[in-house]
Amino acid sequence: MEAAYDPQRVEAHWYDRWESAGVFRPEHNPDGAPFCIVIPPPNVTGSLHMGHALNLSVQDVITRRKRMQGFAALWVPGSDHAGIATQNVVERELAAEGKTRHDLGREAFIERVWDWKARSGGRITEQIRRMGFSCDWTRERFTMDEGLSRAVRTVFVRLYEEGLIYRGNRIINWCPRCHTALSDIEVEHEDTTGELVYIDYPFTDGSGAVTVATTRAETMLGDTGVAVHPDDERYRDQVGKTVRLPLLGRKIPVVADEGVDPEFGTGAVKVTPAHDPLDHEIAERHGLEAIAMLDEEAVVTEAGGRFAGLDRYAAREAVKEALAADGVLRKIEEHHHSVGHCYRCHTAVEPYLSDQWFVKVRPLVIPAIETVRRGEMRFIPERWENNYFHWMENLRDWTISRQIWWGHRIPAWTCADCGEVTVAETDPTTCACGSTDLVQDPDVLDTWFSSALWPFSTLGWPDDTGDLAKFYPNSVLVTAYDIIYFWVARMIKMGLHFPGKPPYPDVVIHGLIRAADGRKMSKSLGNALDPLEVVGEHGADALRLALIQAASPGHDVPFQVEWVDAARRFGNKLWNAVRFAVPHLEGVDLPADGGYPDDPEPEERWVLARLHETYRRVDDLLEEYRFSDAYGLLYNFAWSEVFDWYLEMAKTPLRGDEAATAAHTVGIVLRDLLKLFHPVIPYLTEELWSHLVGGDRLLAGAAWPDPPAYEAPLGFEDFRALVVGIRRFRAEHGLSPRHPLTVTLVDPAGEAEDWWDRQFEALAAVSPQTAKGEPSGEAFTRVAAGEVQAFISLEGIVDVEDERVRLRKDADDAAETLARIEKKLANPQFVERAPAEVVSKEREKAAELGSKVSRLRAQLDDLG
RNA sequence: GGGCGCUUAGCUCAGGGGGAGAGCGCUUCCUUGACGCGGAAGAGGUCACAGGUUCAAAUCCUGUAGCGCCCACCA
Repeated sequence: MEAAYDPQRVEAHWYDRWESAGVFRPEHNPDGAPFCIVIPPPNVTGSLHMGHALNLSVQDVITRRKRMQGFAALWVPGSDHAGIATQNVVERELAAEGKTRHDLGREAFIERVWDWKARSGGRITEQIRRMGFSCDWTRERFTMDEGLSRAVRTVFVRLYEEGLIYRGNRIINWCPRCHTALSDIEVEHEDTTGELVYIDYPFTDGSGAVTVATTRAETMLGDTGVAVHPDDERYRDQVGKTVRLPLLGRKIPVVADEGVDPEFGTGAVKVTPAHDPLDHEIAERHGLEAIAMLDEEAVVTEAGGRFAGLDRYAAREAVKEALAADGVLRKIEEHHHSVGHCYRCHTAVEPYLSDQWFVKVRPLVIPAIETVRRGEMRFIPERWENNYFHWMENLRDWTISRQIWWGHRIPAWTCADCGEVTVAETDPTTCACGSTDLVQDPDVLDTWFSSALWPFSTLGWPDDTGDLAKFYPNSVLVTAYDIIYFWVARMIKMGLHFPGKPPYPDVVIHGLIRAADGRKMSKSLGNALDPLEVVGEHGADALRLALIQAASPGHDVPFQVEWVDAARRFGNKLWNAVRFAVPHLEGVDLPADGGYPDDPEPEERWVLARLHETYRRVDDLLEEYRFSDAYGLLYNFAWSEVFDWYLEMAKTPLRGDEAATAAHTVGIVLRDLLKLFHPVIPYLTEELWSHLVGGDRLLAGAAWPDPPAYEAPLGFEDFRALVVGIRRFRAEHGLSPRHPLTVTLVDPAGEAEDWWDRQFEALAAVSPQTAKGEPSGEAFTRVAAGEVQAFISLEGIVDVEDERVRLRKDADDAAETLARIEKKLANPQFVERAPAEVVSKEREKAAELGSKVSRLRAQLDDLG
């Protein structure tokens, strides 16, 4: 075994071994109960970021543990075609060649994207492997592969036939840069300081003007009305009149509509039906015409007269100038509001009137809400359920068509002869009218439409596959909170509607990884950490352990690289612990499971008892998805109990006659630690397992431990307190840790156990004499634990005055605490009302402190 | 405008009615045959503030302040 822990070397070879042994396949445990997680499919365009690293680490901890517990555990990997994002990437590549997608044409462009995917799309899966995540790659899926595309079509057609998908002409969110419609949640609102522009619209009868207020002066070119609230006294007489639209001269009516907020601006609003959702509604109620004055690039159309050809921002300035020149620009105020931006390219979105496909969500939402309310599904932490409910209850229809080329083509054909629309799973050749002149809808579906089907489409749906029967519903979903709406909510709706069951009972929500400065990690801010760089430096295990320990449920975490360093040092410690044990285990047959000693030595009983207790708590915490707590606990047990105490205590017997027995127990304890740590740090534990247990058996395929309970030896804590007391005595008097001391153990009740002797030598470098009564005749100090006291001779060692000062401080501190507890015990309310357990615990404490105080006082007296 | 979360040791954060915790940092000592990427012993906190409930509040409730996030047709 190499002297030093080198993560890069350790992590170089195990993944292939695991994969070729088939341990990541559920068939590894053919008789186990099914367990299934589907990966949140990363974008093919993407590379692994810290968020993925956390998300996947959590899933791997879950999956590897379940696998070790004997489940037929399946973790389905895959990636998402990421419509707009991927198309943008390839278009950018084309732009560098001086071309647009239109130069290539649709087919060639799509081919180009597939090329790009073949070339660069595999990067993220390579990174997933590098980090050791135990996915079943034989079941890898892609949202645009044949099977998933078929699932998409089946769902589309069925929803269409049920009337839950429809086509309509509506105001939608339009990205003028991506040239596509977006759903409501694909719009990110950003607070902006803009202007509120007041414009006079003169009445055609010459009786003055009505003043409207707008943040978007340029849209007045598309105005076809002015609206006021019906109860607004100020405008009562003006409803029904006609105004002349400035600059264009169009005559437009003043209408009364409930949708107008009389408090805002002047209480009169200009109505631009083609470019504002509220205005569009008002226009429909009053029969006002919709005039499109911006095109799909947000450039003013012919309808804008002399402003045609200007983009929206240039038009805004030009229109304001022209209005001012005409004397109808009343005033301009600063105005704070939020403006929607495209979540892909951050261009300000435009409300845009167009023909789109929609999913009618109401009928899908109701069962999705009820399922969670009934507790058939739960969010962890639970508080995310409220956000989910609130969002679902206020959901509007989902715009699913996108005017891009990369994605699932909408399976709808329009007959060129009769205009009839045919929606079908297989491409139709003839229309119901007999015509063969069918044109397929040019649009593709929202990327999130296919990801909504992921929990069952990846398992073979709509076919009745064995995997579908076995692994749907999935067991748990793990995701960050930022895609609950995009993804989780829609999976629940689709899962309930199609396979007819909730996709998984548990939804584990974790936070986002933030930069050390607390801000969002982003390439443009330059504060993003590349997980693969971190892995290159400290190893995948270290990063995984750091992420798992840092991630508290549902909260963001500002990530510090130092954590990874600390995690790597833990790896080094574990490495060295095993390296220490291995030579002792030569000739000892350490089983892969079981082998717990029947009649252990007291030191062993202590560690075995602690191993059992720790295992129980860690396992319970893992079952509750409290990974950070679980591994924090295990980490501390391993380091501060096993390594710092038990291995030190084991050294004495390992040199003695019973070396083989002692080594066996050391081996068992370390072996179970490797098992328990394996889900987080699989590489290191696998490597150490090969040295410790040996053989062909892989830890990744081994069984989860179940260490039995042991009764810890009495007085272990007392013993430990005495050792610390002696060490502390030396440290506080500036003596070296092995400075010889004369110690007498006074043990009136005979509580000291035989094994204390050997451990006093090993751990405290003293060989105490045992006595029934207190020694006398020289100056001494004492450290106490329970009834046993260790008297340390001060002869020739310590300035007695120093010791007196120290003792006095200790005595005063103890007396103070005692006084507080006694006061509490003197309160009859406390004694009556507090649980008996608490009261007796306080009494015990008081008794302990009482004897401590009198002991310390006695010592002071002894010193004179 | 509505909702949610956070405020605990120098830093980053756990915890969650009855003895204040971790990692990093800090102080002192120690090259003991697993490990100096280590060991031993320490220092350091009126748990944001104000009320309330309770025998008991860092923990539960109400309010205040600051910070952060999400949602909203804020013309």
